[in-house]
Amino acid sequence: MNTDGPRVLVVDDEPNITELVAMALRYEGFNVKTAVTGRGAITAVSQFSPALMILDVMLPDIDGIEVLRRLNGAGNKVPIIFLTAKDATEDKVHGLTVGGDDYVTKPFSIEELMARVRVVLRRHGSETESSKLSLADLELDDDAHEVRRHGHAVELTNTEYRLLRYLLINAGRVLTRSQILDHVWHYDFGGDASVLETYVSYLRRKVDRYDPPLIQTVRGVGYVLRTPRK
Amino acid sequence: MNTDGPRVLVVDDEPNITELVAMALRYEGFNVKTAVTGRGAITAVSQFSPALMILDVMLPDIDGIEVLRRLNGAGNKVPIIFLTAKDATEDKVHGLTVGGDDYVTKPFSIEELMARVRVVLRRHGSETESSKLSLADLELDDDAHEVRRHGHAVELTNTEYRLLRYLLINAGRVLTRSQILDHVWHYDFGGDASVLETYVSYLRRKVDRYDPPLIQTVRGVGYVLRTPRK
DNA sequence: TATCCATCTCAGCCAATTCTCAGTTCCCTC
DNA sequence: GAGGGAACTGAGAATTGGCTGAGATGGATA
Repeated sequence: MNTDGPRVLVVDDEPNITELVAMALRYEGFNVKTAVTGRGAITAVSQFSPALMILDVMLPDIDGIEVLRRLNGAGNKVPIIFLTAKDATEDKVHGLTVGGDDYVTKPFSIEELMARVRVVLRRHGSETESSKLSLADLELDDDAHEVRRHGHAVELTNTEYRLLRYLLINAGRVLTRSQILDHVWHYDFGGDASVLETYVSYLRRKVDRYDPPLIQTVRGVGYVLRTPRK
Repeated sequence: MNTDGPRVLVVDDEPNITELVAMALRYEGFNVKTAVTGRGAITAVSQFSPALMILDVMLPDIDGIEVLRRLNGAGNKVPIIFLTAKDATEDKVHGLTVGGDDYVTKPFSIEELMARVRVVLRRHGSETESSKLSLADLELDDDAHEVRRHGHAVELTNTEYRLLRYLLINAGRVLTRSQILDHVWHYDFGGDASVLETYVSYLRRKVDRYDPPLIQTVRGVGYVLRTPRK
């Protein structure tokens, strides 16, 4: 297994979450370690020296904010993506994004988290990858959170953007419905899988009205983004 | 019997299923072990250390999800293909394709399962194997779910695709009707065996219109895919 | 509280796919 | 070359899968 990508430390007291996130990160080639407590996080940072930490604000012993404070106190500048519950803590975390850190509210979707991971790593210079993705005359810019088709800017909602992004990253590869649902929708989404169809329909209307239709249905399997074949 | 291929562990409480799957895997050169309980699966993983596990979600003692959780907890990263009933479980299995794991709903066809096995092993293991199969000027690309003949893309339905894929994997080997029906159709397919002829006819029309005809009938036995011999 | 907007649910419609069946053709044997 | 079994193919019935419009829900904002 590939473990020579950037090191990422994942800290949460729920093993379900750390596992989910760790698996997704490993799959993308990151070198991942996990911890379940604030204290564990601090030791892991000094031993593992990760390029990025994903840190739950709510932890059994020392909370995430305090972990950040202690690390800063010790001169440790590792960038952090905080995980927070939707309610509470809102204001506490708000002041945190100033330092280039970021936060994601639970429940999040994997695509959303991965997008933030890339943005933060890019900002901190450890990645030279550009923030732009494209296929034919479709362009997507992560930093600007902007999509263009045929030169025209297209307004997308959050979910539409995540869906398009996931399709674009995997351009040319057929994605199954469950792959898409698992990556683009919140990890505890338990609803009707037909939302996906609704959103594909939205996307087509917004970005696929120009000529070569790029979003293709593979009946009985899933969807692909690609230039039409002869 | 060839047992030096990758190790695969098959776990299901119905012996019919484990046997069916085990036989198909052995036939393709895998080294197979089976288990009937969640506990059995966990011990087997540590003793047999398989490259892949095929795991029923519904088990008498510990369910499949819990098995995954415990293995992960113990730092065991074996990739998994889950087997699930079509109804229910939708939400339980949800979120599993994130780490590169996958699932197949019962009743499945062997060909479908084998395709997933290859995909998962390719993703997790040596990147060496490509997702492409070919014979003469016939090409099949699993990632894109795309077939080309003589350079031209060919539109195939799902069943046509599975059939062609099965013939292509076994190119040069004569397959009997029942082998084909057992592999390409769902294992509880109870219909008329003449569907196969219909589908061979469809395939010939779509992919075998170019010159050297590759799909050959072996009268009284079955079909082969091969370049015609002089 | 009222309003807006993103998200999700659902049902009706349409089209593609799968399967059945019957008539025809092909091939082997005698 | 006749007969019979096997395979091929076309037509259409049954089923499934996917698309879309309309509207419910719920969170955010003013």
